[in-house]
Amino acid sequence: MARAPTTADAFNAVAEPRRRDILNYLALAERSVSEIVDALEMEQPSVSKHLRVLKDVGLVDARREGRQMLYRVNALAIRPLWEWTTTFERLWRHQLVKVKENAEKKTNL
Amino acid sequence: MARAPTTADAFNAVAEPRRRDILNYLALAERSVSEIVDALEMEQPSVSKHLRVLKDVGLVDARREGRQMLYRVNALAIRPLWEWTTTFERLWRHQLVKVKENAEKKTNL
DNA sequence: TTGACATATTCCCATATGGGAATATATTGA
DNA sequence: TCAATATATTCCCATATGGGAATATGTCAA
Repeated sequence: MARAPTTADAFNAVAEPRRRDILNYLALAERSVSEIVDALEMEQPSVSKHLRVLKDVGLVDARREGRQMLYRVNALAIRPLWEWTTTFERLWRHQLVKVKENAEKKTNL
Repeated sequence: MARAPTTADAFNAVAEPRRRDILNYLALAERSVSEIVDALEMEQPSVSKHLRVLKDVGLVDARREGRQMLYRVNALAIRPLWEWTTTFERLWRHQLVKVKENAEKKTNL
């Protein structure tokens, strides 16, 4: 078996930095493909291919307006990632407390 | 260029479901490799290889105790993923409000 | 030293990747 | 119908993958 396809789920789709760039940009507003191309300075076919992956996993929705395709984020599809990460929140808070304690110990020497 | 290596960053490392399984299990307590193997019913070499990836990106730390290697989560390394997802939190809350409104409209018909 | 246990690494392979280049498809206006 | 614009798809390729199988490395106990 090889690595899971990028379209397997949101976790895989989001592993690619350029796709996160696109999502970040779309978080501001609905945008056409060419707006994304201009804003992120990517090749048009590359943007279309990334959008295809994002759409396949439900991270974006699209609608046609004339010759343009307007894409927008489907934020609800990002929520499962957020939910997974929050299961570790208690742990990193605990780590931060310990880091702070160590810093204070050093200061009191 | 091919896909970014799984060791490129936490986003890539975490895209693999078995690695998330391992992290979930380690969230409970520090564990040896064989405990992971038994608990998750995976092959030992597979677990070692996944742990290697997780360690390379800093998602786990390890220490030796006799013949065993004890692994634990480094939750702070998960925080950047959480931070990225939270930038969309406002958006999905807004989506959920709209979903609720539509549901209420239907009820009032 | 030797054997047993615990873990890590190597080799092989089918599969998927993202970028570049070229081309196909869709929509509009003349 | 045809040309122009906007997007999508296809083909090619170097690269990395995860699993399986085999083997190497490390540590302890006798």
